[in-house]
Amino acid sequence: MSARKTSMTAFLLHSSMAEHCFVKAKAAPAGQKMLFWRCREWYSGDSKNHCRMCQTKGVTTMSDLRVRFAPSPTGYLHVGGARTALFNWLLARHRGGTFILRIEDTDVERSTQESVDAILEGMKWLGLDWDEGPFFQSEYFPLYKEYVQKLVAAGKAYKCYCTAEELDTKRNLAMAEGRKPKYDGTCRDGAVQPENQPYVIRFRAPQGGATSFDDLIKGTITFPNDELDDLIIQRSDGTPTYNFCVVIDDATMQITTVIRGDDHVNNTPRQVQLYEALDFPVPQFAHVPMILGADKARLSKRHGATSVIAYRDMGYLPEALLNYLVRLGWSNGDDEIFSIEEMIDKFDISNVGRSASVFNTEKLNWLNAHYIKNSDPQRLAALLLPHLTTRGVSTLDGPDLAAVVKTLQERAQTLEEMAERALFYYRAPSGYDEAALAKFDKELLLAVFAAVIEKLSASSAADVAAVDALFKEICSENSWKMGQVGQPVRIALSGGTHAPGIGEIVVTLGGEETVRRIRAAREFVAGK
RNA sequence: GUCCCCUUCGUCUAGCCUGGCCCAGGACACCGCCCUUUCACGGCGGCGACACCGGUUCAAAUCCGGUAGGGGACGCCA
Repeated sequence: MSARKTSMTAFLLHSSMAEHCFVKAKAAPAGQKMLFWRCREWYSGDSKNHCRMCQTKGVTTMSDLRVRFAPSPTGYLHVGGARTALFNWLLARHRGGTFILRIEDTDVERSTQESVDAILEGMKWLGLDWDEGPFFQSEYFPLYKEYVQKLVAAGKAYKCYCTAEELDTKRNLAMAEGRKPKYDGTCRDGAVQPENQPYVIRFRAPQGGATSFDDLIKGTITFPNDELDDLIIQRSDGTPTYNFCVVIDDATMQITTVIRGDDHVNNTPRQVQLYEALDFPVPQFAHVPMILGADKARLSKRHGATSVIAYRDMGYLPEALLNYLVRLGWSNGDDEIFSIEEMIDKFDISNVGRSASVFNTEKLNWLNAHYIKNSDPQRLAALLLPHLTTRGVSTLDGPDLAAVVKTLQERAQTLEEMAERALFYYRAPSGYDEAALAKFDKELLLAVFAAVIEKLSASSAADVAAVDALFKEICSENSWKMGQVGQPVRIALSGGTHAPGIGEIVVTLGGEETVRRIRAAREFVAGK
């Protein structure tokens, strides 16, 4: 991502791509000659060596690619939105483009500052940094108004006095009769223009024919114009509506590629008409498939946690969530593990799939476990601390938390789980797993505890290997099997059987505390 | 209802453009074995899919047509 400027020729040099990038157009739009398969982009030139989308590392360019993530602040940042943000961010970073954050708060009723904060918090936690913004649509109302007036003046938009109630009634009637519930055009041709009545402004959509666009992910999509009605671009309170604002913003912010959820495909033809009416260049569109719940229905609260921040609080690492999310809909051969750098390096819209995917916590867990295993203990310790604090545990007068983490890294899928497993290091057992203890004779337990106390007190073993050796000695000297020694000691130290290796516990806990706990266990057993 | 989109193991996916290397590969989960002082990690193996029907072809997961199923949209929400 170094060179910030590049000439067009840099885009055009990529001969090795020639054989697989380009494919003859079967039904090319006017003026277009070929379609590049990988990027599904139309090209109007003649050379077979041109492809400005399919660049690999050899052709690093600082492109004029501009993408945006445009959430509406009516809730937290959910995993679906996060993935859309990620795809935008990755493409921008991969191509050296610009990533813009825009808050779509035109709905004054439902937008909240809390939501804005939550979204920004989620973005920051994931490390999805933006180059421009955040911009707030609510600050640009005059701009939208100006363009509305432009359309009205040009006869491309008109005032509509139909009330919400009337429209509602008509819509329900149409639905009931099996017709498509579109605006009937009552005010389109300026029938009655009552004075001092509230009105909305509608876009005068072209009738007849069709509107289509080439989606980078789904290919060409065409809508008959008769399906599209005259959408409202300005409410009766004078505020602009979503479909109008996106167009103005994307155009004025010079967005080149709109990457968004595919629940927006139906809006796209209307927006394309708006671009054309306004004489703006139409950007490229890439509609990414939805993320569904286990029941294949749109992901929602009833499927459990959907908020990115909730995943943080459940003890997931941001890189794990990112890795999971990037593989939802995108792939790079059989690869599963991607560092941020690798994602940036490999990501491209051309490898994004067309079909919806189901959110699967099991796989997220696996990835999270992977990243926990490979993370720096110091960092993990810092991240783990709040999870311990929540449990009322102070680490100040116990073992070093990073040392504790080291013994737990291979044993936890989430930080929550790790915190749970770390508790015993800071709280001597208040009771023991009786069932586990019952597997050993009382005499054996007392003998084992005595032997271990004696050995440990006399030893200066300070690392796992030395302590392990010590226990092997105890075994051979008394003809005990490791299972007869390790398990009782583990129970004495942790209270149960789900714990790290004996050597790890002893070294982490320290000789003194270890002996203290075994003595307590010995007393407990002796008193039975 | 209408329009748009989608359809490979339970799940995420590779392969599909350029048909044969695919009686379909990888990963998660699950099951079994091994390792082992518990819990885990790890290793090995197993189970398991081209939605369906036609067509084209010597040959189809791959090309064409249809059917079914799922999702999305149809708002003075975004």
